[in-house]
Amino acid sequence: MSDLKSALGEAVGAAFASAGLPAELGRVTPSDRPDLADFQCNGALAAAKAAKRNPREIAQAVAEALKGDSRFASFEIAGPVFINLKIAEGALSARANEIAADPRLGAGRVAAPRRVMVDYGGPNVAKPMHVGHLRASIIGESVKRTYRFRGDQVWGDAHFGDWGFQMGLLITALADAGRIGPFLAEGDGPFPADSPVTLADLDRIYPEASAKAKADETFRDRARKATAELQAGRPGYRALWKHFIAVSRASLEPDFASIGVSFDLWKGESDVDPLIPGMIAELEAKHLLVDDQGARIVRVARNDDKRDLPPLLVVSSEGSAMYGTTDLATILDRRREYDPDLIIYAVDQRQADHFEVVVRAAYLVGYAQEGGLEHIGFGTMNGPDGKPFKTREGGVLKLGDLIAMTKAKAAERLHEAGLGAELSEADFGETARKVAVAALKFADLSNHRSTSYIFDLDRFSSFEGKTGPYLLYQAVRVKSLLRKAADEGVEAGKIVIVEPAERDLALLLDSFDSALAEAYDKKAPNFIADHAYRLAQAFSKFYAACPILIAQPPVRASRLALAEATLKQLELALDLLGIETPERM
RNA sequence: GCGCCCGUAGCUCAACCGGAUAGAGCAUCCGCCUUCUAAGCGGACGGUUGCAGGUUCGAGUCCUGCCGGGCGCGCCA
Repeated sequence: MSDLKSALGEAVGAAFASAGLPAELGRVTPSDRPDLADFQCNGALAAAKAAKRNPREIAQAVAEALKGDSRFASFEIAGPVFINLKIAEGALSARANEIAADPRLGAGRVAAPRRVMVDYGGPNVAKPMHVGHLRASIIGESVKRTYRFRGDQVWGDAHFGDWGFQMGLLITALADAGRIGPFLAEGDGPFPADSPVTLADLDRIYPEASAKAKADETFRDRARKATAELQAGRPGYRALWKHFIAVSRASLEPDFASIGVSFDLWKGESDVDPLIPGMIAELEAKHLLVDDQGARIVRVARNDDKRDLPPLLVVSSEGSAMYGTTDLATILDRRREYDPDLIIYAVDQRQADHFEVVVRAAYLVGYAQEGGLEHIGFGTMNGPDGKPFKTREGGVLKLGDLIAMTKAKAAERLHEAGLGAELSEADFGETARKVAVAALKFADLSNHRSTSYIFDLDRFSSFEGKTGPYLLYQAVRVKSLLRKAADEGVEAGKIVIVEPAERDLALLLDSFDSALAEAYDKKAPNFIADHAYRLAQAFSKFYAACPILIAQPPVRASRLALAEATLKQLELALDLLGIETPERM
């Protein structure tokens, strides 16, 4: 089973081959001129150039070879020699029925499944999730779902930041504040079982300590020393550190859950700490590790580099692991435990250089195959001023607050529209949450990940236009229709495409696989978002143009089947974006 | 200074190995609810794709230079 684009592409490719030309030139794409055709092939010009033949003659020969294929209603040569193809109604109807009966709604699978690790989210101990984590979480989640759905074996890993300098900062700041006396004792303890700090303490202390370290060298050096001591295993520090982790994670998981993000693995940087000595030994054995300014580094610059790439800092002058160290060790760990063919890092574009360094080091030491590590960067979510989003007070907006804000706005909008009045308070709250998540995620994922965008809550949560709530509305409208059909005992039947609106809808249903393939290849969920929107829009036109329940029985059954298939595909597309659809709104 | 990304309609954004008339949404204006959720649908208005060259039958897309914006450039992650 394949989509029309591929099926027709094969036919046209065969026609090219029969004319003595490469079959790849027969590639078919949706028409740029829907008024003239359904699909088009632009290969004749390229063929003419390569074979030094007249493009029109080639197109004629191809058209001739296609004659007799009943899937085409027509083929015409137009413009600067495009081959315009119109699909036969019978072939389109057949494809629509195929999609309606397919549990995968017309979506194919990858030819050769791979083992893929998606590293995303990037929460940190002691740092509450803020708007910067939003994109990492929702883009990574969507990529993970898309890869898994296309047939790969996929793991999502939160890659919990529990091992860096922020630990030393916290320990030092808390020690100075006299908060952690018992944990400062030398020796094996025992140490208090209760956390000496709350999350609110960490929220407040971390930014203060971080700022202080920038201004005060002595403080910074003490914090570095504390980091190294923690990593060396000082029992009191380890005990304290475990409290930090527990307190942090307790606040992170509900945030992730509320936006439909979950991880298969919640491995911390600390988990790979035991691998570091062996890794360093291997780097030494391969003569990759060199001493430099008191630190130990791996040089990854190449002669043909256009820029000065810094080395990978493996051991700091204080003897502690840096984030590059744990990133490299994590690759080693993953190779041993999961042996992925591909690791995808969904991390801010600003860290592109860092990942380039880590990736090169991993290739040098042989922890991954060339091409087996890929950083997919993304832009920032900006405020109205075009700069990374800040609160009115100039601080960083916490993710939990952002979600609460969006949910409140969604609830307000539902009330304005007089919707959800019949729902219980709990159902209404849950619907508002789904609408809020849809607003937030769709606004983000409908942009290409590489571009930054401006956060505009009013626009995102509008129920009109290209928004998450609009998509949910369309889905809910079909659900309502299907309930009514069920009440009236009307059943779906064989799809027969007749009306233009039905045609457009069927062609769009067919294009689902292309959208998924493109999102997959480019690691860019916006292609799925775009498909979902276009599908919702095509349905809405169909809904307005083609009455369903009051139509004559055969037409009614066909249209109902079309509506059902649309709903399923729309919900699937939304699910791949990480968006849940409510039953009513 | 070096490097990376971006510049498309008044605003927010798309655009499938380079292809026909560059598409949506918002905003503005005009229509459509005695049919299934009008949170909808139809239509109108809106463009020298930052500027200048180049390659090509053909450039928003590729190359060069310039202008404007964002970001990064070893001991924080």
